[in-house]
Amino acid sequence: MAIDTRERLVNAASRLFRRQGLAGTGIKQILSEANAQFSSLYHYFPGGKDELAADVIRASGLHYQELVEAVWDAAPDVVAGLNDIFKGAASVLEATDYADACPIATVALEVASTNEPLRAATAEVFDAWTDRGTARFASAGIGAAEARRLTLAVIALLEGAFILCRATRSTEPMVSAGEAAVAVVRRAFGSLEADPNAAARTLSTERC
Amino acid sequence: MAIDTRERLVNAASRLFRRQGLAGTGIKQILSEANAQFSSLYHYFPGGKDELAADVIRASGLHYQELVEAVWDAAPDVVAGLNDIFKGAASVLEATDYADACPIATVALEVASTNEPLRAATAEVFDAWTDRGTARFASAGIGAAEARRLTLAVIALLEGAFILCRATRSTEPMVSAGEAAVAVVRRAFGSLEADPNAAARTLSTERC
DNA sequence: GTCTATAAACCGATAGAC
DNA sequence: GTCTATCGGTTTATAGAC
Repeated sequence: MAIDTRERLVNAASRLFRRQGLAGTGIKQILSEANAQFSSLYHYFPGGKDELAADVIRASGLHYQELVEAVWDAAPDVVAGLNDIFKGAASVLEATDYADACPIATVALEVASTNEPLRAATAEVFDAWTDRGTARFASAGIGAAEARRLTLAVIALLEGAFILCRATRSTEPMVSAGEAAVAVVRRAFGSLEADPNAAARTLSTERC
Repeated sequence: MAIDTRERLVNAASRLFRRQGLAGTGIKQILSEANAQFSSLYHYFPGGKDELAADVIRASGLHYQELVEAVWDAAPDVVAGLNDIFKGAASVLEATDYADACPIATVALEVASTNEPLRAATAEVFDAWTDRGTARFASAGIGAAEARRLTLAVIALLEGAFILCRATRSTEPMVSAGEAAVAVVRRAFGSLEADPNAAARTLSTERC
């Protein structure tokens, strides 16, 4: 039960931070939602709110990465998986009244110029996502440098679409972003070989 | 001098909101940076912080739109202008130590699920940007529906790249996002006509 | 580890003199 | 319109009993 308290704190804070941001979420609200006490928070996180936030950023960043990778793994090929990721993001947005998007984006913008340790934590998360995406594209046959460029563009499309969707309460930007992501990645696969048949074979089982 | 006070308040708040967010910026800090008094703020904005924030969102959103459109107008064609916009964003990020990015993104994420009037204000800004971009692509010969999809993808790329760049303190994501933006838009121009020579003519004067 | 009580600072907002 | 003083509430964080 003691260990549970720490987990409940992280989960509650994660849920609140991504909806209200870091500065917009009070410790009392976190404690209330986690059914925990002041003493528990400062017992597990002697550094207070910032130490909790650093843990939340790393934990929710990794959790979201695993979620996305699971969707990607379930797809028949890289491009189809990419399509599923954007479609899934749109579904979650609709299902949660545009509350659940990127778990760290709001906090990342808040701390980028105000809290160096937390900024570094968000950078670690984005770097990990970038490395994993790059490896995935590379293992599908795209050169390392191009794979990294593609990954950065795809993450940017996803993050930017989250902002537009949440602000306008519409999934339309996520749909357009997904189409663009598929287009740029498909283009990279297409230019892999001069022979268009070879490229077609690589993508032969894709869904979309 | 009285009118100046209102303008100083909006400018100071705009500068602070985009760096620290809405919840992370106190009224006293705004007053201090604007060299203004409590009474001035509540004189010009009887609704307090929220009314000031609504004004800041609309003003800075419009200002950024005009800035981007000026860059776009100065370019020889649509694709070259797009390239200039992303290159310019990267330059500003570097010049400001990754502080000056989108003027409303941080606030937009903060208020999306917590403050309906301010969320609506951010939606108005993004809708205006979307309409202007759509009109620009459409006047360059792309169909209205496709022009809108392209615009949403381009704005998402820019906004997402801002997050990644600020978090990682690197312009690399903005460069990759710019390349992707150019690629998807060029692709739309390329499929305008089956005749590749005609498409080449359309883009013949582009820089990049 | 958990609980209660509280410190010390800061928050947005307002009152009233001038 | 501007200034000073302050209200009432909330913030993060800590102290000390159990």
